[in-house]
This record gives sequence, structure tokens and C-alpha cells, in this order.
Amino acid sequence: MHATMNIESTGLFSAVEPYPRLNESTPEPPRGHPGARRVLHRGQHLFRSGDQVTHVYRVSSGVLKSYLIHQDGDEQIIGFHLLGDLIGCDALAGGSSAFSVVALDTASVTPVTIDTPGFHSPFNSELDHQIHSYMRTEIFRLARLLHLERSGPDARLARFLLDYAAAQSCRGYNRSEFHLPMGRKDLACYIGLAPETVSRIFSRLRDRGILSVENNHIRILDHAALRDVM
Amino acid sequence: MHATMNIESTGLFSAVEPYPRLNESTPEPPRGHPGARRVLHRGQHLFRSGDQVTHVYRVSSGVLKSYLIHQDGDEQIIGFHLLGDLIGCDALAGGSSAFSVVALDTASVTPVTIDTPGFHSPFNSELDHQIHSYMRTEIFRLARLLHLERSGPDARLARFLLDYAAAQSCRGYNRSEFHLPMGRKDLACYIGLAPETVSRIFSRLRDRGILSVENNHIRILDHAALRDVM
DNA sequence: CGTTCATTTGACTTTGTTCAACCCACGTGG
DNA sequence: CCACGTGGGTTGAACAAAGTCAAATGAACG
Repeated sequence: MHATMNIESTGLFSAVEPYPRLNESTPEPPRGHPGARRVLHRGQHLFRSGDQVTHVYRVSSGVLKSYLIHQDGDEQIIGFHLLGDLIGCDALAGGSSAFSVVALDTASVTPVTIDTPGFHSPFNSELDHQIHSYMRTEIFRLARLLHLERSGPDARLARFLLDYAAAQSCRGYNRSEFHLPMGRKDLACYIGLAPETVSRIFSRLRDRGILSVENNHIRILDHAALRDVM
Repeated sequence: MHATMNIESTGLFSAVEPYPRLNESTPEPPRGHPGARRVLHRGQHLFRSGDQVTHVYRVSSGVLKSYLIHQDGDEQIIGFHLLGDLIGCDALAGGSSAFSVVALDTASVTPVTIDTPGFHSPFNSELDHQIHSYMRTEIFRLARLLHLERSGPDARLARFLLDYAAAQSCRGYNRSEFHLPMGRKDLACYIGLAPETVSRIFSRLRDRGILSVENNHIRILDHAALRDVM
């Protein structure tokens, strides 16, 4: 008999205080850069696939998405980055990122300085250990996303919403009423459905009294029922 | 204009000399373990989800698969591990693995000792950097697998076969004729189809003269045509 | 030689996409 | 202030395609 630990604890979005804190460079600008905090407006890129990435960033406000364009031309959304999330870890091992990161709305990020505080911790520097754990989480998230792909469309949207609600809750916001930062197309693309299908499911859930939907403002009226959809 | 680097270079299986070599513990047994090399027979587990994982292993023969069982009971295949692949890196950051790893057939692995040679390399120890790059590769593989999920069933199988062929080729084997180590069910599960569908596609490709299929012995008769299927 | 399990094949059903029209909010310019 | 155009979102109907169920075939092994 084994403890069959499942990854269900890790959602489609990062959980509470998502990743261990690194050294935020709040007062002093990092390594001679002009401003510590970088503000991005809707549609602006933090970096693009192939760019050199010199810092790891933490989201300090707003939401970003990372994606990539396949050679067949279609876009694949890798994930959304909420408040507190770390961005750019993947690039560390390779120098350049394989993903592009863009702001969904006005967002800001703060570079995280890469200096190693404790050099002799069991797993080399504390930083490396943290990056490990970040990438680990990322792998689980993708595995979960992959699993989502094998369930029905209603289940996908339900999971998306519940996970998003949980992420909101972790950040101190209302878990039953929130604003979705991404458009239907992005949402649909992320969970692997056609936008029309997503729209239909929203309507269906609204009609069943489980949700209230007006544009991107969502209210979950019945968490239990939503969970049952999955 | 950006260099839109895509991850297509990384396949569904690890490429040549998949991951940077660590210190193999060939002569001396690692940390007082009986034999360095561990042999597993078909169906035997290297470890299970939740187990403490003390070593990183490298596949020295055979093929293994890593998977996990979701709470709804269905199995999700995370990946197959071929000769030279590293197993267990994910566990390093967390102590225990979230995945189970089982041998598809008789297989052997050699533990990789975790001692840090150069402590002051730009990115802390060499080891950490290597593990980074391993996990990075893993993230890309999952992203690619996710992308696969959005294409038609024929394309999925075609990609699977071509990638497997490439992996074989990298290891010095024939890229046009090989033996698939996993059953249809596992194959289907991995690429997200029903076993019957996989069977049908095999037949279709056979009838079109692109493949020769007898049980798990595959011969690719027309690489170009197979590529066109995608 | 017979049992068992995996794979294949066929017929049918379900379901999500596609295509198209429509609605609505918003911004522009007359 | 209102007409207009645009883009995102919703809805409807028809189609295509993969899954499911069930049966047949084939391979492996005692």
C-alpha cells in the first residue's frame, strides 16, 4: 500500500505565497538597472521567445501570460502568471527563454536579484533550491493541464474556475467573485477548447444557477455544484 | 523581428546524449548500497508516488515509464525513459517524487551520486545547473505533449513515431525499424487517444504503405509521408 | 490444445468543432 | 448627439470525427 500522493494539491495556478521568497530588490536597483520595478501595458512583452533573459521576475501587479508560437503558426498558452509568481526561471539554465511573456493588462514586475545568501545549504545555494522547487511546481502544473485535456469540456472550465478562485483566495481576494483577466479566446485556448464551446458552457452553468457571468466578471454561486461538474 | 525559437528541437523523447553527464557511480557503490546497478523486471517499480527518493538514476538499459494515478482513478502517463535518461530529478527539490516509475520490460538503472565537484561555478554547483537543464527539458517536453493534444489523432501518432525514431537514431539504432517497448494501451494513453483509435491509425498508415506493423515491431517505410501526416 | 489477454475491426453514438448570423459595447467621426 | 464600424462574445444548426460498445481475431503460455 502506498501513499499515492497526487498532484491535485497544485492547481492550474500557483497556490498561496506561490514560491519561496527570494531577495526582492525593492530599495536598491538590481545590478545597475534604472528602475527596479518594470511596468508593462496591455499587449507589451516582458520578453519574447529567444530573447536573452537576464533576470528572474516576480509579478507585483496585474496578470501576464506566457505562450509560444509553433511552427505551424498556432499559439500555445503555457500559463498565466498572477501576483507573486516567478517568471523566467526556465531561461536560467539556457540563457534565453523559449516562451514569450506578455501583459494581459497593465502589470508590473520586479526583478529578483540573483545573489546567493547561504552557500553551503544541503542543496548548494538556497536560490538553486528555490528554482528547483519552482520548476518542479511548473512540471506538475503542466502535468495537470495535460490531465485536464482528457476530461470533458465542462470539467475543464469548472476546474479552471475553481483553481482560479483558489488562487484568488490565496491572495486574499474573494474566492466567489472575481474578474477574469483574459479574454474568451485565451481562456479557451488554455484549456484546449473552441471559444464557442467555452461560451456555451458558461451559459449552461449560468442557466443552472451555478455561476453568474457578465462579461469577465464571474460569481460562483454554488461551489459544490461546480465541483460536481468535474 | 524576433528569433521565435520554438521547442520543436526537443521531441517527445530525449535527444542525443540526453542530459549532461553526472558522476556515474560505476566502480564504488553509492552511499553504502549493495550494488550500484539496479535491475528491474517488467512491472517492477523503481519507486512509487510519495516514496522518498534518495538518488537520481540514469537508465542503463531497457525502458521505464513514469506515471501518476489521479484521484478519479485514471492513470496519466508522464513520459517514457530511454537509455541514458535521468530519473528522479523532480524529487530532489521535494524529497519525495510525485510520480511512479515502473519498468516496461527488464531494465536497469545506475544511481548517480550527488556530490558537487565545482562549488563556485557561475551557477553554483555544476550539478544544480545540470538538473536545471534537465527540468527545463522536461518542461518543454510537456509543453510539446500539450501541443500534440491539439492536433488530429493521425498527427499525434505520426509525431510519436518520428520522435521515437529520432530518439533511437540518437542512440545509434536504426531510425526506420524498431521495437515499441510499450503496449497499445500505454501508447494511446500517452498521446491521449483511445487504444482502438491508435489501432485504426496504425492500420490506415500500413494500408497507405507508410508503415509496416507487426505487433510492436515497426518499420517506417516512408519518412516523408509520415511527416506529411502531421 | 485450450485459456487468457491484447489487439484489431465494425457499427453506432456522442460530442465538440465549424460556419454563420446576431448581439452588444465601445470608439470614431460626422 | 447620433450614425457607423469594429471586435469580442453569444447562439443556432449541421457536420465530422473520435469514443464507446461489442464481437472477432490473434498471440502467448501453460
